[in-house]
Amino acid sequence: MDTIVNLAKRRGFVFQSSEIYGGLRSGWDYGPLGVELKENVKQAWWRSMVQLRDDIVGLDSSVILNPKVWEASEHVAVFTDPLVECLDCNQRHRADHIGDACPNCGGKRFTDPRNFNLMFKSHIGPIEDEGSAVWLRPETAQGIFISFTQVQASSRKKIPFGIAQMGKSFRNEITPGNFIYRTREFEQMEMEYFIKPGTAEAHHQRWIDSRFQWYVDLGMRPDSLRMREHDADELSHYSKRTVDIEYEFPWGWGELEGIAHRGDFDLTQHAKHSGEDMTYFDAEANERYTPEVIEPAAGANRSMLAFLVDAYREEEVPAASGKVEKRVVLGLHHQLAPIKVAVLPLSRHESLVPETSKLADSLREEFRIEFDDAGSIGKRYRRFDEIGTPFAVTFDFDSLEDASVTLRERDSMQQIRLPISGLVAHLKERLKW
RNA sequence: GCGGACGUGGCUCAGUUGGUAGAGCAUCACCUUGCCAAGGUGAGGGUCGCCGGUUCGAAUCCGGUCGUCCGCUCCA
Repeated sequence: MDTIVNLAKRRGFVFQSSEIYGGLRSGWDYGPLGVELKENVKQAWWRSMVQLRDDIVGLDSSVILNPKVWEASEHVAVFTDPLVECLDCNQRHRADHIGDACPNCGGKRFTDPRNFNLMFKSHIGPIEDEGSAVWLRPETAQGIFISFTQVQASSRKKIPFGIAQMGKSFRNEITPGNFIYRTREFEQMEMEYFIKPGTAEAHHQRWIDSRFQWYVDLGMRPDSLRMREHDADELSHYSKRTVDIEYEFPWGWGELEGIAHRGDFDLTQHAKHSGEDMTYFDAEANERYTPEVIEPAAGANRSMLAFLVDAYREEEVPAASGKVEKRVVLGLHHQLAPIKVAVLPLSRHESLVPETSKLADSLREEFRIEFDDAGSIGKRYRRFDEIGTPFAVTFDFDSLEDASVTLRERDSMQQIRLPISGLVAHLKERLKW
């Protein structure tokens, strides 16, 4: 894991936020390569979830919602845990879980209960009184539920259909950690799939399978992935059944995504609390009902981390010097790679650089590329291997004569010669989603 | 939050019994090299997380604080 964190820092994927002021617990900034990678993960999700489907539409709801939303969703009640600490072994427990003795050591002396509120509180307007209190959303899902009827009506979608949303959520986690795995500010990719009551089982299984496949399609090793069914006692307050997709991180298995069967809990709660009708009229069946919901909810940051960890490899390659050297490669899926094509003059010779720059300018129109002329050609290949760049285009002295370039591939280290005129079409085909 | 470990240039680290910081890698320039890195010359870059204390003098001792890592409860 340290290797990944070092690479992330050194090459500008992720570094600690507010570092000049000593950092801020759980705050991370995504650097030039990190923002590309994270956006590519989100884009891949949006593409598979919205663009390629006729039955799902997108939404970008507000982070700050009417506080009644969180009362209806029961987050206000559930996200506040009174915790006590055992004075003998210093373990922390929920006050309602201990009886009269510490479950860990049997101690009977505790600190006073203290409330840990998992939601961030703020205030609307300049006066900080209770009437102005608001919460930062702890999940994007509620923004979808409360506008369910508007989205349905305006998009004219018929059940079953889904509403997808990506965005930041905030949880005042007691213990953030494992790099960007658990942070207080994080990005979710959530989709609420509204279905006819009684059909949940089949829909649920379909989503579990297709979400698992999504990670595999983006290059993740299936061996590093597993599905895990939640026990009854670990289910969220809103869930009837949840299956997690987990990745085997260096520190152990960790959740990437939870696929929950939320029943009609949320729509029913909001109907009750708001007084609004949240039901749906099914014209085909000629009946009115409150839809049930299947929710695949993924974490963008931890998915990105998993893709990063999974792609990292070190290879032994014979070097020109005769020695065996280490080659660090990020075998990222083409779709996720921050930089798609490296554009390189074979050397800094004055006849090569201007022509290569021109080539770079034309490729920039089509792909996220980078031009680099510093150091030997082999060194530059290695630099781009390390950040997962799938292709390198090298302009050499022959190029001046035959208008062709060398295309070098990261994974195979194979090289082919291509006319510049056909380069864009070739790369487009190879980088196609 | 509690317990333990830690915090020195971009990265990885060294700094002996306290006397005002070094290395490797990386970066940049020039040369060299010409398809798979680390050849030459030179340069930039740190006051040692932050604040305070002890001392003639602290990166090195003490206190506090912030942050990181591991463990415990929480989660996408």
